[in-house]
Amino acid sequence: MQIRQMAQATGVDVETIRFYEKQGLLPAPARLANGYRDYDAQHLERLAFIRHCRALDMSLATVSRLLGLVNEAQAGCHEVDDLIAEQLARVRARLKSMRALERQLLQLQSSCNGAHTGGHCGILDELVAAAHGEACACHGQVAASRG
Amino acid sequence: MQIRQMAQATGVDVETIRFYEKQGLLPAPARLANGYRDYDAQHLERLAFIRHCRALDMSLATVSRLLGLVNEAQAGCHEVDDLIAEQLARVRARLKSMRALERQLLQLQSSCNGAHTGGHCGILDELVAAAHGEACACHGQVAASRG
DNA sequence: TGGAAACCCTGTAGCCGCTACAGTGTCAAG
DNA sequence: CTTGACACTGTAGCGGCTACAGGGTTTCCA
Repeated sequence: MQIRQMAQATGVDVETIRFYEKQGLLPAPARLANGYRDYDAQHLERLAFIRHCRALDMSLATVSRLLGLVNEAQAGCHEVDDLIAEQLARVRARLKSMRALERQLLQLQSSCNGAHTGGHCGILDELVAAAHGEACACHGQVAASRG
Repeated sequence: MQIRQMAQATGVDVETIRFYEKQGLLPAPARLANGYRDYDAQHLERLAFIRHCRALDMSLATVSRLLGLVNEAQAGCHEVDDLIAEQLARVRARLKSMRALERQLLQLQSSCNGAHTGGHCGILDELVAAAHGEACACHGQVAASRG
C-alpha cells in the first residue's frame, strides 16, 4: 500500500503521514524497489488511532505516550486513565475561558448604540476605556490556550 | 518611561513588547542617548488596548485592523461591528467543538470498567475500536482550531 | 576603583502541528 | 517521447510568543 492509498483510506494528508513518521509516531514502513513507502494494515490502524486521538485534541506527545501504553495493555491502565483525565481537564479549562470570552464579546457587541451615523462608536469606546482599566471585565483574564 | 516600566504597568513581558514593535503593532518609541527605548503615555494606552483585544482572543492581524479603525472613529464603525461579530463567531465555533470534545472524553472515561487488575483496559479498547471505525462518535470531527 | 547584579540592545532559534514549497526521481498512458 | 501524476528529500513558513546568545550600560556596594 502506497502513501496515497493510506492517505485516502484515513483522510490524512500525504505530507502529514510523512511528518508523523519523522516525528516517530508512525514506524518507518518497508520500501519498494524504487524507494517508495510500502505500508501494511498495522500502519493503517496506527494512523487511524493517531487521528482519533488528535480529534480528541490530544497533543502528539500525549498520543505518543498512549501508543506506548497500547502494547503494555493492562500494565499501563492507570496511566491511560490519567492521560484521559488530564486531557479532559485541559479541555474544560479551555471551555471555561471560552465561555468567558463569549460573554465579553456579547457585552461588547451590545455596547454598540446602533447610531453609526453620528457620534462615537460604542464598541471602540468600550475597548479604549477597557484599555484604560475602567469598566474592564477581563483584565487578568487569560485567553484560551493550547495545552 | 523605559521598557521595564511599560512591562510592569501593563503586565506584558519585555520581550513581547519588543515583539509587538517588530510586528508593527506598537510604533517605535523615541530613544534615549544610550539607545534605550523611551515610551510615553500613548504607547502605554496602545499596548493596553492590544492586550485587551488579545484577552478577547483576537489575532494580531485583527488587533492591527482594529487599531487602524480607532483613528477613523465613526467612519469604520460598521467594520468594528463586523470584526467583533467575526470574533464572536470564531469563539462560538470553537466552543461548539470543545463541548463535543468534552462529551467524547467523558464517554471514553466511563468506558473504563475500573477492573484494572485483569483483562483489557476499556479506554484503550475504545480508542482502538474507534480507530477501526467501529462505534466511533467523532470521525470527521475537527478539533478546536485557532482562528 | 572594581566588580557584580540588573538592566538594556540586536538577532536568531525554538515551540506546536502541520502546510507548502523547491528540486529531483519514477512510472504509466497516449 | 512527452505529459502528467505520483514519489522522494529537505527546508521554510504560519501565529504568538519565549528563550536564548552575545554584547553594552547603569547602578550599587565595598
